Amino acid sequence: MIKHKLVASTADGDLARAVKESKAPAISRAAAVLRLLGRSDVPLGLQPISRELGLVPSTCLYVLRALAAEELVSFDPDTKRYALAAGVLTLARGWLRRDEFSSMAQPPLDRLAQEFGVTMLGVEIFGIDHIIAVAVSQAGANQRMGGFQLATQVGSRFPALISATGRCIAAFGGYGEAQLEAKFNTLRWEDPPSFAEWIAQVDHTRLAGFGIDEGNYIAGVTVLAAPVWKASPARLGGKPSHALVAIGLTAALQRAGLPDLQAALVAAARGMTGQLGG
Amino acid sequence: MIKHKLVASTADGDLARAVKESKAPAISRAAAVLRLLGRSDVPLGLQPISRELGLVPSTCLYVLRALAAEELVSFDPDTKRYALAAGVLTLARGWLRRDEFSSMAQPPLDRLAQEFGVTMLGVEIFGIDHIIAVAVSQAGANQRMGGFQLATQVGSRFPALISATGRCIAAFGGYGEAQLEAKFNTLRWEDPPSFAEWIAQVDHTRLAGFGIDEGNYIAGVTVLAAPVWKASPARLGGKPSHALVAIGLTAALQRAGLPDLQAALVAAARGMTGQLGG
DNA sequence: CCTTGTTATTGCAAATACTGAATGATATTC
DNA sequence: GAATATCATTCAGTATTTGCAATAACAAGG
Repeated sequence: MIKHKLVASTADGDLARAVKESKAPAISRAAAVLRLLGRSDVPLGLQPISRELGLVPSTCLYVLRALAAEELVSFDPDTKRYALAAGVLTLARGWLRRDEFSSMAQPPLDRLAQEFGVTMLGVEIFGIDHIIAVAVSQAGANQRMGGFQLATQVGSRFPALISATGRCIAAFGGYGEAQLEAKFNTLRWEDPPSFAEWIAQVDHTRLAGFGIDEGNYIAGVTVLAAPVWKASPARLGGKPSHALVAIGLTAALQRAGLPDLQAALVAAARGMTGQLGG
Repeated sequence: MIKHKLVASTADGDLARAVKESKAPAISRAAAVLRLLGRSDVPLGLQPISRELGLVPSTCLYVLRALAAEELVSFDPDTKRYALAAGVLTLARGWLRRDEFSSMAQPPLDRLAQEFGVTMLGVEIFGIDHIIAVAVSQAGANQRMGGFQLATQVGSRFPALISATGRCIAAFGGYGEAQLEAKFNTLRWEDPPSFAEWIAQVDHTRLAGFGIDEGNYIAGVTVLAAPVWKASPARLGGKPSHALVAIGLTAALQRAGLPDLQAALVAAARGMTGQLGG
């Protein structure tokens, strides 16, 4: 049996550095353990975890025991395996309860998803690094399953510059071209554009007010994204904080009226901009 | 303005003890901070957090900085306030992706919710202490909102012995009556039963195979719960690991056919028992 | 503008959590 | 079934983090 190596990654780079620089390294280790368990498809034993993260087994054991005591990690005494526990759900609920964007975005997402038969996402932007889906509305035949589909997709992370949202972030983030190119070169597309092509699309996005990805990220799939600004009264001209995203099969979208969806998406994003309290 | 004091509580009791007993106290502190921020309705400054949790401000600052570096909490440099960040969503997604129970329970929950016009929950049982809602299906007019309602309710925590699920846990958990009474006395009901009444209902639950709460927990609301066992091949006779719960207005349930719902709920729970790999 | 209260942040000494090796426990192989 | 390999756990010394106090930023009020 081939074991794929799980790619270890801290939120912003290397675990070893995070541990060194922090005054509370145990917390960086704990977060790394949680993320590793979140990525894993099966419960893991102590040794695989410590090996993967480069931690001393005994330290790792104490981390796991502390996390288990907090019910963020479950421990099966028979198999001695660790996995995420339902406690992480409680934390997520606390976040969702208070996030203005996700609750404000849900009605327009639902409306657009139904009207145009597309999958709608609300995403939060974390600088030039990555975005996280914080609200989802599934369309189409599996409306019935909407609830669960939602639950499984909220929380998904994507690189910031990928797909249509990436064009928006590049267009309105105020980043230098060198910085953009460095990040751009790390992306994985199904049908990658050249950097020059991409920059041209970014320029177009700046004018049009929305980004579009026609089959680059996933072949046969068109993605639209419109930026949303949180109205910090101080600096409205800053970077967008969120975006609304529409995803659908290219063919189906042309039938459903792509221009109408573009207009509706931009209008919805405009409507949200400024409604979010800083 | 009156400030309500947020009740600090560790997963299993006292933060001070958890910190003392653990070999990784920073992790207990971090978890306490995350839970506090999850309960709070507004972002909090350093001092309120450290005061509430009984932590030294400097230590608390290091904890918050480490959590912020891991993107589990967000920090607003202008107001110097901390709040939960979207990173906790990513952890929750990792958990949901792999939880057999929540994915297996969703179809029957959706079916029963629609058929009987009730709200259905799938809960995970954590001993005699508490339960966590891990899957939800909302019924009725706001079907459209099902997705989001779901997201906001998944993760909710309740005391283990409350309502209908409580009767199941008491009936099938194998706990002593003294232990039950101690926990029972800590519960808050809208219309509390006496302990003797409750014990009688628990006995009935043991025979009937499902628990029922008719207006005790919330006046005018009937709650049904049926236990689900995870089939650890070793010991099937153990405590139930999960439960399926139906919630509806008492009047509406009588119209919809309470006996039918009872039978359907028990059948669904039976169907799940043993399907969960240990 | 200075005072006064609050809050966030740093420095230093001491307690203690982390490391690495040794021990137990468990699964696997011959 | 004994031997072996792998894993989980414990233990003791040391480098580190924690806790306290002092300092620095900040807001409110006189």
